Amino acid sequence: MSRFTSSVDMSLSAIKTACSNCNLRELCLPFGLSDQEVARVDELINVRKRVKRGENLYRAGSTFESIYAIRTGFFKTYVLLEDGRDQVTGFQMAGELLGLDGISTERHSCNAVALEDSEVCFIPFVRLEEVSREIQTLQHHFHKVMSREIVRDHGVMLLLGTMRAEERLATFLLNLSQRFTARGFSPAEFNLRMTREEIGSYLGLKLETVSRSFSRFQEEGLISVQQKHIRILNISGLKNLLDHRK
Amino acid sequence: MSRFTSSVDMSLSAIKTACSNCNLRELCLPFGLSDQEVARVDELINVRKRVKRGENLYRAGSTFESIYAIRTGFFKTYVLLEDGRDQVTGFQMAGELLGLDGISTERHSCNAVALEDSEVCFIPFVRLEEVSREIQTLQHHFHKVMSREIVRDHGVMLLLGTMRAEERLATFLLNLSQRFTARGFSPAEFNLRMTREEIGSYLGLKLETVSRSFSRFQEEGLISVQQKHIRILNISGLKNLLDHRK
DNA sequence: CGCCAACTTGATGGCTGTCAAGTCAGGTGG
DNA sequence: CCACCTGACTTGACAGCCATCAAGTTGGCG
Repeated sequence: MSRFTSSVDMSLSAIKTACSNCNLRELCLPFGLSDQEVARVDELINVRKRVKRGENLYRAGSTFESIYAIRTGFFKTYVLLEDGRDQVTGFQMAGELLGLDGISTERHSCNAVALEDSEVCFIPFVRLEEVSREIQTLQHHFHKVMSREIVRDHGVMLLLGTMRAEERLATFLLNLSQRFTARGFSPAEFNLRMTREEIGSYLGLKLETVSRSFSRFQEEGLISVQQKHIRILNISGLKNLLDHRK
Repeated sequence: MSRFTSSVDMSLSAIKTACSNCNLRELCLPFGLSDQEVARVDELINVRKRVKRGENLYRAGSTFESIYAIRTGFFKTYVLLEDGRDQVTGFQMAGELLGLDGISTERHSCNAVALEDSEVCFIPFVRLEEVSREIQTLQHHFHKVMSREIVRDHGVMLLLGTMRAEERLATFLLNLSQRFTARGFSPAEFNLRMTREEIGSYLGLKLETVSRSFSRFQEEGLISVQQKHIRILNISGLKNLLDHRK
């Protein structure tokens, strides 16, 4: 009986998670494809997997075979220095791709960890290349996705290289807000999935500095913070932190 | 007569600059291709252009049509914030590709400026996609190049997020040394093409800090500095600056 | 020869890191 | 159900690294 229900669950989940029925289609890899083309992409995704909070999706050094599309959940990626220092290189949410770093050397160059229970689609890279040789739209969109990642990284470099603590945190909040909005969630109210330390690592700050900046934003009425729950009260106030300096 | 010599120069230069005769073949886009495949890549590169020191190859906001392979010379790319702050996102030398940032939005997201008189090959992107749909090796190598750029950016994020001034500068010098070596130049002696301010912008430091760090390295016998001329005297000493910290 | 950009070096200050103590929330086990 | 424990967070005091401001030097180029 338990075997039976489990198999029912599987097939249900298989139906639900086909790209053609996925509500992330407009954010994810199939963006801009015809129904027929989406079906081709569907074919190449044969594995979907749950990743529990705290589990690694992949580790630096492991061999690269697939990229991953996040169906649900939240991840962080980070790189390590031998001496223990680490740098969070990104936070990824539903509809975003993971693993692009592995293409270059056939091994992953960073670690990916789920920050909440998540679900990902495996996209075997060899097959993705096959199909994108046939479907020009897919090829081009994939190139755009990789390029977008490069542009995003440049933005982080700008943040790390030129901004002060509060500017970094404001940028971070505005970015999260915008990405939640694109997924149909509230732009003004959301739960952080990561700790202060992880935010700090991403922003090149210590967790105490992150905490202090949150407190100051709250004092100034820009946001309200209750642990991981954030409400943005004055979005233009946050934006102003970035504009008129120098 | 001047017209004649000029046309001779042109044809000579055209011969010399075909990918098949280019000594950067093993570093550049044609890496790993058969002679026949290299010929296909040659075909799609119809424009080669000189860029004078100080000239822009492209600017943020301009429409994206080509990526560029550097034949000779040296470039920097940088992004701007409205208030005037800027961040150098990279220094590029012969055999490296420029312009990948433009794919994502069909517009360039950063500026590329020649730091010395340079020469670049135009690779029209639409045609590159065409040919990589036919040549699997080219397709895969291009994906590797984009991925390598992402990995490189993560390294810079690590540097900007976690390292102190001297660690950043040491990392920078070791990286330059390694790239010059790959191009057949001395690992220990080279000329910087960029100013202290540009180095600082790349490393998230002020030019005075860069200058002071150079001076300290010199005092400690790690390098010798004479304006833009650098000689690395103790490479393992430089590497040690990175290792044993915490 | 003189100008100017690039660079070096010194003095000072401020932002953020470090260290420390205490609070809060959630989960576990008795 | 409650007490306890632990990880996450907040807040304060202090210090250090690097930015800032300033003055002077160097080298290349017209």
